[in-house]
Order: sequence, then structure tokens, then C-alpha cells
Amino acid sequence: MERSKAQPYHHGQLREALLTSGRALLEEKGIRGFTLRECARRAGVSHAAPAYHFASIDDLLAELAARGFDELAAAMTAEADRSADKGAEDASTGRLMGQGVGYMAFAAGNPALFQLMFSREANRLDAPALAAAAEKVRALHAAAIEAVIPHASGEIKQRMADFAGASVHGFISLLLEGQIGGRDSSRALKARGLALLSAMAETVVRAGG
Amino acid sequence: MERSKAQPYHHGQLREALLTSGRALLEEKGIRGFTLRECARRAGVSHAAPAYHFASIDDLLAELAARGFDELAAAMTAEADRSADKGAEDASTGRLMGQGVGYMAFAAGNPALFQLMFSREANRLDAPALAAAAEKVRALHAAAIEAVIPHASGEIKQRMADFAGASVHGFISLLLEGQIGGRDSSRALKARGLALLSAMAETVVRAGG
DNA sequence: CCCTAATCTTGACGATGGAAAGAGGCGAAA
DNA sequence: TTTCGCCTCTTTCCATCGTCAAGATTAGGG
Repeated sequence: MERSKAQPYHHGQLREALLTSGRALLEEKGIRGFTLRECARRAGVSHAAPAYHFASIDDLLAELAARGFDELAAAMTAEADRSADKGAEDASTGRLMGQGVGYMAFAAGNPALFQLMFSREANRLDAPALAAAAEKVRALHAAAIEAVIPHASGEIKQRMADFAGASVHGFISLLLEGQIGGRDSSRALKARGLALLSAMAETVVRAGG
Repeated sequence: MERSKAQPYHHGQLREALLTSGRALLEEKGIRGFTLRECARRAGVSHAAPAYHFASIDDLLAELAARGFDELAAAMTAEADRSADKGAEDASTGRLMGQGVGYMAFAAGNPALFQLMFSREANRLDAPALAAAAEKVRALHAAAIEAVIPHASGEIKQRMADFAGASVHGFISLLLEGQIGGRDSSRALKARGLALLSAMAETVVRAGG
């Protein structure tokens, strides 16, 4: 009954295998090219096998998106910690920018998944786990802003959270969609991203004082 | 020429009709729910009729996206003009914010089309018309920034263009995806959007001087 | 040792995108 | 005017898709 690591019989870890193959497939073919059958094929099972683990293809996508949000939150926290450790003069501002770096890095590393997570389709699925995971990311944003401008009014904080979140999300989105820096090198793009984070942080700080 | 009862064998305006029904279908069903056959059905023709006008379903989507960019550019210019006419103290700053308002208004009015335009899928299609239309929107951004801070360095201008574009695009994207303002009223959301535009414009102005 | 229930396979259904072939109608050349 | 070519649309067909309904398989409790 209680198998901690889930050790079913025929395949073993079909659910995990489907999530793994599905994630790769998503990055390869994009949202429109994603098919459940190809997913099953890559996991080495028949086309109807996924039905037991996922009620529908949307269920699988929702789970992928939810895990993506978890991973995104982890990437943000990790990079924020790393930035804070560097011992900048202002730790909270460093964390804010670090979180932005983590956000962008995750998006750049998982462009199709990132798009799925923030897609209208994902929004349509009613998956509580997905909504909760997304909320966690938003909470990280709010907390980072709170740390930088703790004495500002609630309205200012909200507006700066809007602002910071929008800048970072918008920049990396436009970049991934090819709307920014067509022929620029990866190094140049990183510089542009960092410059954007600086301007964002400066605006937040100013609004708080 | 108009036979309302008996459909003529030759539709006459099938291409336009498909684009119209396709656009409505896109907003209704989303990118994943979009089908060529339903498109044809709504235009009153057989499922293979679109083949002559569009080489593939991606061709149709590319055309929809390209026209979306044209419309977006028009919305931006129109709203910028309207803002400038209001006689603000600084006309160029007013235009910049007005363009942002036009951008957001178009996105809010055509959420699915907007997402298609900025989707990885659209990016995959090699449609020169699409790329050109997107470039026109980017040029509008750059021009608005140029007008506000004409004496700044090229690098500053680029970074502020990044910043302005990212803020506006990110905010409206997150809003449409339900990541911002879950229970807020439409009025409150507009206020948040305007506040964001103010903060954005202020940052640009400060960076230029 | 066997029996139940969870897991996976096979097969089927309607729907999709696209190709192929045929039918219908417009307009230019005779 | 008549004829013929070409563009447009329909019909038919195919491989694939998601999902459902059965049947097969096997793990593990009784």
C-alpha cells in the first residue's frame, strides 16, 4: 500500500517518466506540437497508458506547469541567496536583483515550459496545485519588495511589486519571443538584462524613500 | 451578387472570411483549441477550402498575428495622439504614456490574439510580413523614447526602450494571464496600469537627464 | 496459493490537418 | 458566341490525435 517512492509494476515510475518525457517534448515541439501519444511513446508505453495517471492531456500540462512554478521559486530563492552572500552594500536590494536573475535564468533555460506556465491555456485549467505554486512565486516578489522598502505605504509597495514583476517578466518574455536583441550576443543580452534589473531596483528604492 | 440562401460555389472573399472567423475562434478557444476545420465551418465552406488561401494552419495563424501587429501599432499611435492632444505639460512624455495605454488596451481587447502574436509558436513561423509588422511596433517604442530623451546616449536610449517595453508588456501579460489583480475591479486595475506607466515614464525621464 | 485491484495493452470512435482527385464557374481567346 | 484553361471549392482518403471501453497482466494481501 505505502510505497514511498512509488514502485508500481509494469513500468515502475510511469507518472514521473511521463512528466520527464513531456517536459522534453514540450521544449522540442512547443505547446501546439505537444501530444500525449508521443509522450507515451517516449516513455516506452502504449498510447493509452497515461490515462490512469492523468485524467486528460490538460491534467499533464497542469502538472508540468505547477512543477515549473515550484522550480522557478527555487531558482529565484537560490539566486537571491547567492546575491546576498556576495556582500553587497544593500543586502535587500541585492536579493531583489538576484531574484530577478534567477527568474530570467529559469525562463531562459525552459522557454517553452515558461510560456506554458504563463499561458492563457494554463490559466483555463482549474488546478489548485497550479494556482498555489504560482502564488508562491508572487509571494516571493512581494517579500523582496517588502524587504527593500519596508516603510513605504501598502499602495506604493503594491505598485512597485507590479512594476518589478512586470519589468522582469516582460523583458525575459520579449527576449525569448525574439522581440528583443535579434543579433545580439548572449553576453550583450545578459548585460541588457542586468541593466534592466538595475534600473528596476533603483526605481523601487526611490519610490520607497 | 448576394445570395443569402444558396451559397455560391465560389465564395469570393474566403480569405477575409477565414481570417475573421479564425480571429473569433482564437479568442473563444485559445491557441490549443484552434482548428482549421472549425474555421472553415464558420465561414460556410468545406474543410479543405482554406488550403488554397493558406498553405497550412500555421500560415493562417501567421497572417492573423501579422494583422494583429498592424492593429496594435495603429492602436498605439491613435492613443498617443489622443494623449498629446490633451495638452500635457510635456507632450513627448504624454505620448509615451499614451502609447502604453494603447498597447494595453489592444491586449486587453484581444487577449488570445495578443498571446499568439508574442508566442513562441508565432516566432517559429518564418513569415516576413509577420516579422516586419512586429518590427514596426518596436520602432514605435524606440521613437517614443527618442522623443522623451533625445540627448541621451544610444545605450541609455536602448536600455530605456527595453525598460519601457518590458514594463508595459509584462504588466498587461501578467494581468491577462491572471497573475495580477485576481479580485480587483476593472477600475482598480486601470489605476494600477496607469500608476505603472507613470513610474515607467518617470524612470525614463530621469535616466535621460 | 490464489484473488483482487491497480496497471498496462489493444482496439475502436469521432475529429483533425493535409493530400489527391473531381466538380463548378469565371473570363480570356477563338 | 463558343470554347477552353485556370482558379476555386467539394469530396474522398489517410495518418494521427485524445479518449473510452474492453481485455490482459501482475503485484501483493488474504
